[in-house]
Amino acid sequence: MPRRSAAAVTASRERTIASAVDLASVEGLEGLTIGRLAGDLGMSKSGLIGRFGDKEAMQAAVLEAAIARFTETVWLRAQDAEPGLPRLEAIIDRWIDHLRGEVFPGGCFVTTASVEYDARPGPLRAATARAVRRWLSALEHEIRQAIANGDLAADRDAADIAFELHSLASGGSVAARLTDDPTGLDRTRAAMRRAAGLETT
Amino acid sequence: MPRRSAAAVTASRERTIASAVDLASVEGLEGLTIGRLAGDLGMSKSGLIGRFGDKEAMQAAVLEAAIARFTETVWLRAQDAEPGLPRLEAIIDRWIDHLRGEVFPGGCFVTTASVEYDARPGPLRAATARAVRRWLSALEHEIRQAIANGDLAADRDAADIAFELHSLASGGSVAARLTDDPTGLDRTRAAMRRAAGLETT
DNA sequence: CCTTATACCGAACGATCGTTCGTTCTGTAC
DNA sequence: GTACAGAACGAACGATCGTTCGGTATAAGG
Repeated sequence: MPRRSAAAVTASRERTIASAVDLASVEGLEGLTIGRLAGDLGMSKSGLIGRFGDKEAMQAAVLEAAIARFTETVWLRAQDAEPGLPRLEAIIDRWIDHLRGEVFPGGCFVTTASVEYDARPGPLRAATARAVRRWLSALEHEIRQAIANGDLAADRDAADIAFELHSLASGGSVAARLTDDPTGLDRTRAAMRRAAGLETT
Repeated sequence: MPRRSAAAVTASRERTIASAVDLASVEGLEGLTIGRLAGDLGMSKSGLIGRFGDKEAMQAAVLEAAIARFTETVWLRAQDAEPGLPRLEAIIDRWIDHLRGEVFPGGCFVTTASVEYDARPGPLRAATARAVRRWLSALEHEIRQAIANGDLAADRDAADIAFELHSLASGGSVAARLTDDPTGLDRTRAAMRRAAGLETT
């Protein structure tokens, strides 16, 4: 048995992953380094890697945790709005808050991973693509609901709108952060509302 | 004097940079490695780095060359369209062609650099930000011209539209490439035309 | 012919990379 | 009390990182 209880071990592992997520959000998932992370956590390289077995397994765990963090702060908190346009509106607001806030110190994690792996094959690319596709599907589902409710024009393709929202959010947050433009996310929010057929408020 | 003529040296240096741009477009500017690039070029590490002096100087030269490649294939080729909305339309088409084509084997270079440096200070971040700001200004200038010509509604902010076009292009190309979505860039083009006030054709 | 400047090479530098060992420590089970 | 499981450690591995240095070949200027 472990020298700590199972619950404590899990908590320690999750704290490890949380630190890794923060570090990788700045340095990138590929720039994540066992030595650097071990130093930040005050433990040895071998002790750290022993928790995952592999560097790639660690990266996968970090990616999964980052996706969960996103889902929790954006999707989950919008679920009490009623399905369709209201929920879509809530998603956009939570999304912007998430990009603005300090959920990830280095900007949207999935966007970083998308750029890192969009031209490089491997399991991490597959996992990232899976997450993006799943998110696009979730958006599309809500848009379809809004169209069915008559809250959105029926002549537009739901997948188009979903793709556009995702492009605006990921592209806008990167540009705003890079150019130190404090109004960038306001612009992004307005553009997303316009793309979703919401009056610009 | 060099053992080759100055012109030949320049050509060789430019061929070196061109290779480096292609490699960095896949691996990232930060993932660019002297050893790897030297191997690809069939020369020694010391011979390669001697051309630039520094790795960071090499990265800066590669970034500059990539920006020039973008400017040449997108901005320059749209200059024969008349200023204002026609030129903006031409820019969008060249832009999409550029993202679709094989100008960069690993996707839009500036987008990759933007994500790599958006949370990491240094001269490379500054250079990337400068390029993005300059591009946003160029777009904004054309949009202003279109508004002055009466081709675009005067109630919208030119900087907003420029920012939106940039977000759509960079976000859309990454998502399309990552998810292997062949229609992604068509969607991006349609969204950009809609954002620019052009009828969707 | 001789000097000089330059491009490139090969070798080596210390640092860090990811990974693999053997060991130690600490709880739990028998 | 003894055996065992699991977590973490320190040390070392080969590989690669960026960089530095001395030497060599080449081409132009005198």
